Amino acid sequence: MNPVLFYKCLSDETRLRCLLLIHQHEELCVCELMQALDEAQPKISRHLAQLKKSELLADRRQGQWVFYRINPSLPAWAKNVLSESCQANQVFLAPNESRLDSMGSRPERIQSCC
Amino acid sequence: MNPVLFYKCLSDETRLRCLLLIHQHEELCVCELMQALDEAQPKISRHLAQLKKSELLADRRQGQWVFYRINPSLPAWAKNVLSESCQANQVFLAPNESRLDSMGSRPERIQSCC
DNA sequence: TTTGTATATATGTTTATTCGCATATATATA
DNA sequence: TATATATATGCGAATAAACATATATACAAA
Repeated sequence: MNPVLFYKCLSDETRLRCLLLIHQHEELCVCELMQALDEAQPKISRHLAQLKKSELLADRRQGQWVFYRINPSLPAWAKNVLSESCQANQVFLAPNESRLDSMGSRPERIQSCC
Repeated sequence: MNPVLFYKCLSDETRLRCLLLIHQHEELCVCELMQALDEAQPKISRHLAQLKKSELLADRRQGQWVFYRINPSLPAWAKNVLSESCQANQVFLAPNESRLDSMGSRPERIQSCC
């Protein structure tokens, strides 16, 4: 993982919020992130595509939804940076958590395998 | 320290290399960074100015030289991110370290006070 | 098979970033 | 005062990033 590429991914507000929220919730789908960030669908989707292309995120489809999670094979140092950033910036994420909480019916997770 | 602003600073190759080298060497001046990165003076200088304005770096003048160091009052989480990035990316920094080593006479540090 | 919802992508435009060059300033030394 | 070295900055050109909008696809439910 090239560190410049990695930090470019974190340098946009939409992408950083998505990444940190996904890190905290294990996995989230596009519609949950739309609600949490109060942003339009194409905007969220485009940034998620970029994060996936840069190998920071992995995804799985479950019916109509696509769930994104932190790429499990991300190097340890990069995972540590995400953890550190989450822990230290709860206030920054608070409005997003609050909007996500207030979301009525969230898509149910089903174990993908095993 | 706003995390988006912080990561914007790390998202440019010149700035990231400067930051990590400064982190490893306690302090470096512009001419040392020019040598280490093999880049023109105005380019280095402008990026350092941006890092100072964003409060990631502090500086002190000693005679003709200006030495830059990591801002001591940077939040712990941000310092941890820098440490983590340094440790995990020695290969990325190796060419810069090597050019810095091969620099003939480097400006002498004098304790600034006390 | 039609309709609605979720998601992805393509395109044109705007905005932000970076760069190179020229120049300005600050300090040291002759 | 004159000159050399180190550093900073203003400005226009080139590049890259982000956005809004339109369109496409995939699946679910009726």
